Amino acid sequence: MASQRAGMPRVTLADVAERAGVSTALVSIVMRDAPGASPQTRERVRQVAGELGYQPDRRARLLRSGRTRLLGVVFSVQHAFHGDLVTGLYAAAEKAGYELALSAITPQRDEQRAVAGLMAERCEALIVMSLDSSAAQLSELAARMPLVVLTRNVRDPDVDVVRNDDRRGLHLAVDHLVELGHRRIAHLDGGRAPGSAERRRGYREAMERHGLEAGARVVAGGVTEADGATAARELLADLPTAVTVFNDRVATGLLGVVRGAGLDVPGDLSVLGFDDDRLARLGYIDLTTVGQDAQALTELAVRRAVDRIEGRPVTHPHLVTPPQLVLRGTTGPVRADPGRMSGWGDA
Amino acid sequence: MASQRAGMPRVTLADVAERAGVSTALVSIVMRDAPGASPQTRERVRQVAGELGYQPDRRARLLRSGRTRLLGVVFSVQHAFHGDLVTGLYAAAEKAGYELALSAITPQRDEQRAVAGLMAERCEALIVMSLDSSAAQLSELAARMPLVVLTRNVRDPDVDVVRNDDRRGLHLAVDHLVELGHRRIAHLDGGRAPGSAERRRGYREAMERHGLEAGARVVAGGVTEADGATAARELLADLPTAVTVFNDRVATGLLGVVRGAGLDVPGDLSVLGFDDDRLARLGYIDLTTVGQDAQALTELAVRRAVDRIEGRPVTHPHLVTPPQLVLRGTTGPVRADPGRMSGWGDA
DNA sequence: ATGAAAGCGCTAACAT
DNA sequence: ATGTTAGCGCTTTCAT
Repeated sequence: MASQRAGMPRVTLADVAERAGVSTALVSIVMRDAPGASPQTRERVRQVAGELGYQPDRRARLLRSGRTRLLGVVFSVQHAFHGDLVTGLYAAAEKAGYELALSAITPQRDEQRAVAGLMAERCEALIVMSLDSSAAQLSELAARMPLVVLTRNVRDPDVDVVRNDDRRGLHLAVDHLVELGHRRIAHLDGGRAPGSAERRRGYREAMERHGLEAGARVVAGGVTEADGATAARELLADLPTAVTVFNDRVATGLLGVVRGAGLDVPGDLSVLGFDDDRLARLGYIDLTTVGQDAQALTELAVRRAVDRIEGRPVTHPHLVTPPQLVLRGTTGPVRADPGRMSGWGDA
Repeated sequence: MASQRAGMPRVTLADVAERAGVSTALVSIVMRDAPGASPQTRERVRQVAGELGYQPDRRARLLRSGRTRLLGVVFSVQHAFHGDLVTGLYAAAEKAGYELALSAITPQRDEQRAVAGLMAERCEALIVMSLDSSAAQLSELAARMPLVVLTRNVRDPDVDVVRNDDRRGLHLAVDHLVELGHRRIAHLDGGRAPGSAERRRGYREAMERHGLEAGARVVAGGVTEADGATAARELLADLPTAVTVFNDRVATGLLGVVRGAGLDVPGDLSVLGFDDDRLARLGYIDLTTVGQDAQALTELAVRRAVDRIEGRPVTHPHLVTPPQLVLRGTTGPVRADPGRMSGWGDA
């Protein structure tokens, strides 16, 4: 029950060395699996270290070797997708031989503070799932150390950006709906939210490519379920056969109202979201959506950070991953239109 | 563009000292706000430190002073509530003058690995939102360093436990439903999940207290939305007027199926969840639920960890916080029952 | 109030 | 293969 107390003696390299009857240098070699120790010595040192419950002190180790091999990660505890990204980062960092230092953004702890904590830890690079820092702040930070911004666009060439190709995501979405026979496809917009402009643009391009530009219709939406519910009412007034939506939360709000109004999804309206968040996967929501490839994003982010740390030349500051269409139950073939069509979008 | 590279010179205390024309000891004093420097010196040192962008190296600092003042935190990226807890821990730790070291559990990174990382960081105590470690493993860990287990019950007196009073949570839930006139109240169980036994017990006790034990009905559920959906079908076969549910995720799955079957909530069935996670707060879910007091939990956890670190005597190894009933839209008065009642739960 | 010097636990360079 | 030594950036005596 004698728990470790503040200032209590810890087992050190020297303790192990003494007990094993060798020098500390040798123990160090063994602990690091570095060459330069006989098999017998290795064996004995390991044995003693085990008995003593020795744990190398990362701080001392890194203080001495000058490097930390530490990647600082700033994420938000609120964002479910950040959890997926953190998961991927751990895996990617391990493969690259780096450790992660996590620093969370909370309602009371902003990005600045989170970053400051990681600086004091002597991270060699920062991977930031940025939310509230201005582009200027990010640029300033990038001048001090390698910075990779995940899932957000920043136009500074000194800032590395790894993000999903949202534009292409909407191409996929529209293509899918057109293939199902839809022509009257609306887009529920995300306003000024990050990514919104890209998605809107993708929607417009795809509609144009299919010769449906005349029927392109962008409806003001937002980022939350409530925004989706509000927009639903506008949509119901002049119903398209399908709608692409800024994100899954908005799509979910839309779904609630549409279904509540007695309409069948996808029979009367196909709905296609964006993000593939946990919500979309729920059985009773079962939303067709455009997903981001968390694994690709995180692997690229780590690779880029490591390239910068190790001084390798880098060609493009922006890395863009392909989106994936996740087919679920809210999109289906357009119903043989019994009535006449409203005034838009038919060729 | 001259980013920090591996092994590149960092600004050190010595740099600041030289530039300010004082000794490193003095700079150290100033940086730590320790007594023993004149106001002028303080001013100048701060100024120079600012110009040079000096950031103290936490590793070196703590290596020398022997203490890390670091609280290790193990949490899961999947659990939304863990995010709330991390938020609270940051605030509580800051007040106590400690820092947090975060280590996440992910699908590929178990509790063991998360803990090992924190040991190497020389955390002085661990606060663990435990999921998969056995009681034995936790006990072993507690023998090595102060350990606080958050939101889970462990019966080892050497392990400090801080948790919500789940039993009482279900008392509140049942009392509320009974007040609304419900008598046929079922409980959708969480199986072997942590907390499940407590909640089941609380349900049974409250039913008994209200003289409804004959009608107490525990339905096998689980921990996910899918489990809730499955159980919903069983529930529909013999519908109670209300149901308390192991957690909000299960309740959400249940809601989807129940509403999908054309039933009205709370008109035909009142549903009461547990956790008050972000899901429950969504407008279209709007789940009445039992919430845990994240702030109280985290403050107690930090205080307990610090007490152990600083060797203060502690009386109770278990700290239990009161739950809160969060009233939303899925519970309502029992409908005047037009038909006859099924075979259970009427006095 | 200020400075000199020792040393935290470890690794790296250089001996042997 | 093994040991010796120096020193990472900082805090902490102990002088002055």
